[in-house]
Amino acid sequence: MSISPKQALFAEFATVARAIGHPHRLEILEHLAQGERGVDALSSRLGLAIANASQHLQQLRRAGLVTSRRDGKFVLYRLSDDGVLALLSSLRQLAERNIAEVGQIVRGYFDERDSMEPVSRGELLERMRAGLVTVLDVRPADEFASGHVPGALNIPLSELEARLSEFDPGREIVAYCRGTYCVLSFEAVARLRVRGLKARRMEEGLPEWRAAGLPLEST
Amino acid sequence: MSISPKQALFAEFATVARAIGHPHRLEILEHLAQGERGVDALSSRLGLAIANASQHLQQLRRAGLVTSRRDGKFVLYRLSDDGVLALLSSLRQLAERNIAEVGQIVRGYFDERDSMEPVSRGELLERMRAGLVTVLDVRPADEFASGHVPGALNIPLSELEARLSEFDPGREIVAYCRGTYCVLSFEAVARLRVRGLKARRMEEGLPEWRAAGLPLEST
DNA sequence: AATACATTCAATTGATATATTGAATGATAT
DNA sequence: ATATCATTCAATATATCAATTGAATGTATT
Repeated sequence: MSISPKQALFAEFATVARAIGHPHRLEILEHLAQGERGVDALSSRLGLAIANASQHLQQLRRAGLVTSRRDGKFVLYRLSDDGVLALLSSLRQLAERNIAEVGQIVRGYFDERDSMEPVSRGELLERMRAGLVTVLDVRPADEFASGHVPGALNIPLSELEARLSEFDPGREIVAYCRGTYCVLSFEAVARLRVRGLKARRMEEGLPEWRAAGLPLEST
Repeated sequence: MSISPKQALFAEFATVARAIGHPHRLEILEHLAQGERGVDALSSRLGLAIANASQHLQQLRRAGLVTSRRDGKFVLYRLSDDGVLALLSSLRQLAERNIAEVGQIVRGYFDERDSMEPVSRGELLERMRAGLVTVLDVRPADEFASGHVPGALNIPLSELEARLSEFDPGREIVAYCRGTYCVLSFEAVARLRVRGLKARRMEEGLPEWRAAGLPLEST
């Protein structure tokens, strides 16, 4: 006798779920949410052995979460579609609400240094159009290059102190990064405030901005 | 040195993902989406050993997906909140779009016998109010008892043939079940059509109806 | 208090996943 | 063609997970 179609489906769903069931793969997905990446770029940024990263990527591919294309000697991976972002977002929300440890980490680490609520995408868009804010993208230059909020200033965290003069002191700064738990923008806001600048974070990160259909600029 | 908060978070998220990364646990969640259930009820309905079911349930609890309460000698489990449904729904959609096997199973098995599109919840609600349809709930009696579409007729699949006389021959029947991949309503529609009755399925199942905030009736 | 029952825990076995290493493939450049 | 580089495959040791069994816990009933 053959197994029921329902069991076959559940087995497939379980495979997809297991594919996002590893911290390294979640981190890989967070990076791919910024844009296409090669195996080498990913492995070095995450501190994984190349073969290891490659295998994780193939598990993600088997689960339909990423696709790859060859460009010369490089193989570039990217997220299959925005459904991956949706899945990760459900996962995050659920974990924040229902797992005590997550709530503690989020409140203890991310919120302590930062009593304010983040600026929503809609609010930011309005304030941008009114010319009221400086938008700061704190991601590395290559991620910035492959797409960013129009008019944003790209200053990776390591250069922030050295380039403070680029900010207009009277103008509010809104910083963003890869996503909700990307620490870079928290750090940036904290450091800017120490210097007496008015700074807040944007909600979530660039992938969500893109998925919301808001305007982008590249290079 | 301590691990970064981001890594700690990703580890937590991965735990949640792994919790839904097993076919039995997905099936457990589908059943709990119908309402509270005891360990024994779940284990017998899924054909699992009791200890086995209990351990799966505890993994789900550790992951924050279900909660439990004691009622006399029974321990009743239920979904933590509607976020669990949202997560499962993202998972389903993603798998349907990006995994070839899933598409095949869905189209091959579920759609072949049934060229029609399901009735949307909104459309059903209108037709119900206009008194145009008989709503058929094909789930087992206990699931029906803990909540169903108002005015629905409960005929488990096994009794369908014997109780055909309860249907008004001129009236359209809309059948529903546990969820998108619950086979019962497909079967029911197929059998009713063989008898010359006009029957369609409702989209998804009762948990989604409930989550959409639509009216419910119990026993 | 003693018994019955539902559930959970603990220990075992077999299966599956991960990280590592070194070799194999596939594409470009010389 | 040969060399070079990025990536993937294959094989291994280690760790984690799943199902089973039998014992332990906790609650209701007698």
